[in-house]
Amino acid sequence: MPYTPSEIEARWQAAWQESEVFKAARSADKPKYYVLEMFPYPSGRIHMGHVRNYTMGDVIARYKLATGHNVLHPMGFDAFGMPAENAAMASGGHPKDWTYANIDEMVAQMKPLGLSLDWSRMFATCDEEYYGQQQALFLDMLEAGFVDRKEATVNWDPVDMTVLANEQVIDGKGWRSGAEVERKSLTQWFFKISDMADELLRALDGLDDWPAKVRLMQENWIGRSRGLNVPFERTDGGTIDCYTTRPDTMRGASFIAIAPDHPISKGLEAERPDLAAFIAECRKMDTTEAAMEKAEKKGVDTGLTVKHPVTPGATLPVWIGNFVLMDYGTGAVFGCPAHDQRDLDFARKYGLPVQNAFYMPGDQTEVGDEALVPAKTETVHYIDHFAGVGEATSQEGIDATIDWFEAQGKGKGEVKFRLRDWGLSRQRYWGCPIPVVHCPTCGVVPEKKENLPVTLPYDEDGTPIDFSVPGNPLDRHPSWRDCTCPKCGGAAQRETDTMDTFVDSSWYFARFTAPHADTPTDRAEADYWMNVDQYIGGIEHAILHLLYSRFFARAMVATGHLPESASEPFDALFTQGMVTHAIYKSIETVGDNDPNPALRPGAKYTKYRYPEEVEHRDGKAFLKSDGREVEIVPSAKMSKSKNNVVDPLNIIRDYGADTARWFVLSDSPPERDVEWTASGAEAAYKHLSRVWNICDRIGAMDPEAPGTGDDDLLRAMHACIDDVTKGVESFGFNAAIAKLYAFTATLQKSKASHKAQREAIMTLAQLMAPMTPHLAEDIWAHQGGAGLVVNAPWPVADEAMLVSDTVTLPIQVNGKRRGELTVPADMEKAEVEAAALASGPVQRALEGGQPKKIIVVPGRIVNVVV
RNA sequence: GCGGGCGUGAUGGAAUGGUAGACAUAUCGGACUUAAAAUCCGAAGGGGGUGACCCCGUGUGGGUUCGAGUCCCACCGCCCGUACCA
Repeated sequence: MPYTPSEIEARWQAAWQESEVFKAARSADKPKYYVLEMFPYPSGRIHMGHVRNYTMGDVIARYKLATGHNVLHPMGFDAFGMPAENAAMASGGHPKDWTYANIDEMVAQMKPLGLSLDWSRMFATCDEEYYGQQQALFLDMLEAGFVDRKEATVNWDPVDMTVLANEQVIDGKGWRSGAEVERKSLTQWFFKISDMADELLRALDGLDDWPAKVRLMQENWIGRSRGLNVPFERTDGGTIDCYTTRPDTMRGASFIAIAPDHPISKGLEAERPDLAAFIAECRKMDTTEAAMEKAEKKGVDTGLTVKHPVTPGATLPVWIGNFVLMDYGTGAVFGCPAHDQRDLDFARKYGLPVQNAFYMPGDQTEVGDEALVPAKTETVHYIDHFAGVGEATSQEGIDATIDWFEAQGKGKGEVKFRLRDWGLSRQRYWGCPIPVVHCPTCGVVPEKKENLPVTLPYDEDGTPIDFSVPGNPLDRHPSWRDCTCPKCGGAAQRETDTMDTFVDSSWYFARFTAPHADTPTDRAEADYWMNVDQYIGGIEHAILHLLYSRFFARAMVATGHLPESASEPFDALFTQGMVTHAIYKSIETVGDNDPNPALRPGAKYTKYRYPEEVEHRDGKAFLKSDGREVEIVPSAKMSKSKNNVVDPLNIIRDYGADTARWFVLSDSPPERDVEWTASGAEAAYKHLSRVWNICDRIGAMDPEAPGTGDDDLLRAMHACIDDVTKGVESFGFNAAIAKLYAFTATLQKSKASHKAQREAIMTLAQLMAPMTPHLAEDIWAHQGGAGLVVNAPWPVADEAMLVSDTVTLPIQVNGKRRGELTVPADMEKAEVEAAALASGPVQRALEGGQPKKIIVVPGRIVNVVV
């Protein structure tokens, strides 16, 4: 019988569904295990990245099920956000209809993968049931003091009269209008995450099962620093506060730079047209950090001066700098060109003095085009004029300098964090409405909980949700916007800002424990299921999503929605790589009758070709249509515009879900990118067919058939159990699969008895079950296994079968391999040494002399130094 | 710019500081076949040598070590994030 995945897979998916084996319920007699993959945005199509992500989670979930755990493995959709509004703008329709249609489609695409999901817990964040509870949570957080309202700058499109997301600003212009984008200040809602900075930083230490790189990125993002706040005295009265983490360079200060939004800058705007023009120019700058940092550093002199705090009689000019951010520190910095590259570039450009602050005579003291930064110069000596002599800048030295300034009454030590408060306001329709009202009498008033959910208007009363007009439709919807004040009962207006979609994804993991509870969580369920034991997702979420979720978990503990133990909601985290695919590029020539008048006949352009359009020969790719060679760009991120997206549905149709699952696990370590190749998918399919054929062959054997090599086969089997178990537990799926390939080859060639071969194929099926569950069930059933393999306990390796009597040691001479030695496994070190010395390669190398040293690492290696 | 990561045969990759290239793809050879496909068996980092063997080799340049793909320093290239993409 041939291997027919389409038939096999449908059959076993039905069997799992019937037995409700993946439905999670609390249980007293099993340890719980909560495995979660980051839920998808409902774009409409699942892609290979999803398949890879969910397959990894599924391997863990099925393995934990087999090792006796009570597993929770849910799935949902992160369903609010801009793409739904963009779709509505592009082709009409309503974001809600578009989103739910996409969800239906994606669920239909995910089900054939045979994932061990509890679909009964599924929800979308745009469900009224979900976002209503999110509003309740928001009100609790507001009451508990986690929420704030303050001014913040946004990208403003002056033509469309709308706020733009960073990705909607292209080269400083609005993506639709093409108008020059401006910064605008709006009063917005914030979560006070910066109040929790220290706690979020400290708790990173306890996250032992998180990747070190993610902890490090979060640490740097939170960015704790202890520095000095110095009030520089203005010569015309008043002070300008500057914050610095390098107070030791104070003697080298040559100017003060303040932010364009600084109150002093704004105060000067009216009387100084030159400053006003510069500030206006700064307001056109991109608000992203990357753009700000990369932009050319520019400034203008305000004409104001301040007294130098430590050099008597000296004064410093005050400049406005485009590189100073009002959001950081005090919105003002002092510049020390000698010891900071950015300040040096600025000083050279504007002819400001460069004063060496602390190097000793004889050190490199000339400042050229490169600032003298301790790590970058050969200078050994370094005088800290305030705290003594040291060798390099250290936190101790800086702390001593801060002490000196404090003792002099010239400044104050302060701990600051880079982390800023989380602005959650979005001026958009398709998001969770912020449940507050603005009352002319009472001001900002929280909505009453019994009035929740504050639902998004659809078009119930004839006010259509129209995206052809720019701006937020909620602003133009009087019947929704007008309401009564919950406090005084007078006429009031709803808040029209909706919440950042990161809010939706910051607590969904808690909601999965009781997705239909009439409070944000059900404490009995949350107490039982939390924490997430294993969280799996992309590295692109290493900072924002994970940090926001950590903040939310703490806020939910404080408001009684989660147990104290859930302050850190994710016990273990794994970040997986992307699925990539080669891009095929052909060079085309514009024809005479090209309909696009902008394209001149004869001009060349690049066309991205679909994988189906090309064929491979000798490592090159050629167009099937006319045989022209096309350029191959390997390992590019799958992207619609590059025509290199492989649709999982096609793979499932051609080869089955097990093949797709096996392939995405097999070729690359999970944390790295994997390149999808047609040959790889083909190979996966061939292997699964091979396993199926072996099962068929063993099934046809005489049950009493004797054979030879039973012991060898069973030893290989136990070694495989051991390797696969370790591989699955450590996310070494690709290595585990390599071992399964090897064991399959052993079994294929085996001449062992039917009894041994049957044991081997059934164990192989169990070991493959987390990866290729349908095939495993089929083999299990064919061999007469009891029940479903999904319910069978995980095989345990017999330790006695793993040890060998002898061991082969490589022999090195001066660290280079020169031979090997097979000795009894328990041989004494001295005997191994003697045997190594007596071996041919060592004798040749010694040429009759004596070795300088012999290193014997038992069971591993012998190295002779001559 | 800043923070984090990655870089190994023709290709994807394997390798607790201990035999570099497991396993797989592509390639080549063989078996089976009228033939092809499928399947099965085998070869294979580069160079030299009749051979025993020898030299070179994990992005580049240094360093630590008996021993470095792995640890340290500098550089190059690519990827992720950079707070309103999700």
